[in-house]
Amino acid sequence: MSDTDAVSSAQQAANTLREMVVVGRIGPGTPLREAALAAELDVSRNTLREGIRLLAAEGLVEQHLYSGAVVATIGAQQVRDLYAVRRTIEIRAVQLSVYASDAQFVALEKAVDEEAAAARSGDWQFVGTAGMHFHQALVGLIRSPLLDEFFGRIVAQLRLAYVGMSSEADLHRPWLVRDRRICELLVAGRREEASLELERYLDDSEQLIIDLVRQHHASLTEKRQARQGLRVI
Amino acid sequence: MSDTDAVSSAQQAANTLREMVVVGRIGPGTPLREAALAAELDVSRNTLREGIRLLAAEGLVEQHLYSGAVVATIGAQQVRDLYAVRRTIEIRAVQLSVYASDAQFVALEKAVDEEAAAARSGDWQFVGTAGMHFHQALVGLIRSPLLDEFFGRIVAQLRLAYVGMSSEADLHRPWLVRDRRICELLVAGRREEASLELERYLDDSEQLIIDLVRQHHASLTEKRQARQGLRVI
DNA sequence: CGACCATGGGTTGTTCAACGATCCTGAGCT
DNA sequence: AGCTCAGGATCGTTGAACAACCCATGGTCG
Repeated sequence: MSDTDAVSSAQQAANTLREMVVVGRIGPGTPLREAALAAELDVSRNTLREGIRLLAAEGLVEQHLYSGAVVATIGAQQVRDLYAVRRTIEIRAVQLSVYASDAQFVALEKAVDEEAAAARSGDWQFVGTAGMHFHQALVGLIRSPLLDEFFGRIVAQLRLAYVGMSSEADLHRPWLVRDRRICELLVAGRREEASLELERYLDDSEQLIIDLVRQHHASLTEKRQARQGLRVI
Repeated sequence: MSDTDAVSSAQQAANTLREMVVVGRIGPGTPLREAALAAELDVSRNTLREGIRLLAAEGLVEQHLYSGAVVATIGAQQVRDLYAVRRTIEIRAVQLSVYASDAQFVALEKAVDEEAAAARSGDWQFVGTAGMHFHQALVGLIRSPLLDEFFGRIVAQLRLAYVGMSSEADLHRPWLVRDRRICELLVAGRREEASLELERYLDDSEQLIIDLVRQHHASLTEKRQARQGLRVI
């Protein structure tokens, strides 16, 4: 009965690789050296390559012919794209909350509670993931496995935009109270207000992350120029 | 300058395989035998497997451990899922048509014109693809590469639901006039009416395809029972 | 007669070693 | 300084091999 469908080694390799990427153990831009990774994950290079192809299809890594795969780097343009998707899907979810079941509302509230608990215990990184759980549960209102999976990919890519950046506390603190407000409006059936609140949330969140990306990009080129400067001297 | 980024053999293999699948040269349920396909596509088995993994990520084939990949079969439930996605994305596209450029409206009209031309020349299969081009152009109004690509996958999967089915003429004829109507409402800026028209289109189209799938499924089990009957005798 | 269980062929999953293709770095040259 | 050009490093792809596993065939037993 509990035939936990066994997964191929390639799948497992892809899963552990994905985990390493989204938690920032290998940051954006880092090249994925096949020989080294195959040794570390204890699979053959061919099997590893199948896994990498999967991550590429998910948008977590970019493949360039003859120069291999690197962890995807997210720029301002792509953040905008990611939020275009979020708006499309999440706003629809709010509209469809008319038909939501009690269990689904409970899932929403549970996610917000976890978010709050994580905030109290100061684990700001987990606040971020719990927040995403809330929005994932929100998308679940549509009852579309395809959209659930797609949204999962979007969230993973979005994470690339701010993994390993400074002060995750400041990054995640503002959204807890707003997620809670959206949740309350939803269970109260005040969909119009929830929709407006959600749109404001998405606008602000997008802007924050774009600023973050820009600032990070600037600091990078600054460092690069500094290195060049040292060379010239 | 025109560095048409060369693609790997695995990519090429995936592309030709995808083409074979979506035009119905290998119908749903057909197993993909690695040795045979590798020989036919003139690549090694390892390379072919990388390609198959890509198609699996796109949802065109299903992989089962130790029994290989088969072309995905689309049931009624999955058709509903596909249309849940279409509603989410296409309705949003209509709303965002406020900000559409002239070039985008032209693209819409061009797709409808091609659809009509194909209908006049009796090429009903191409009417189907042109119709999908229209909806693809509609999604393009959102200006999100991510959604464009995702929608492309949705369309490809939807095709699996009716490739090789009887009477493509009856299947595609009704939608031409309705696509045209939606297009006209859009360029006229009458978005509310366009949205309603689109929702009706999606409802009817979904129902038709579900009926088709059900009927096809029934005929299959019928044949299977007939075969069983012969055995018993 | 039907249900159950071996057994073997066929297919997939994975590994390994190899080789050509390509990128990149750095040394040497002008 | 700028350019050319090896050389190494890495990727892309191949072919063969073997283990793991599914499935149909046929035999055995109740």
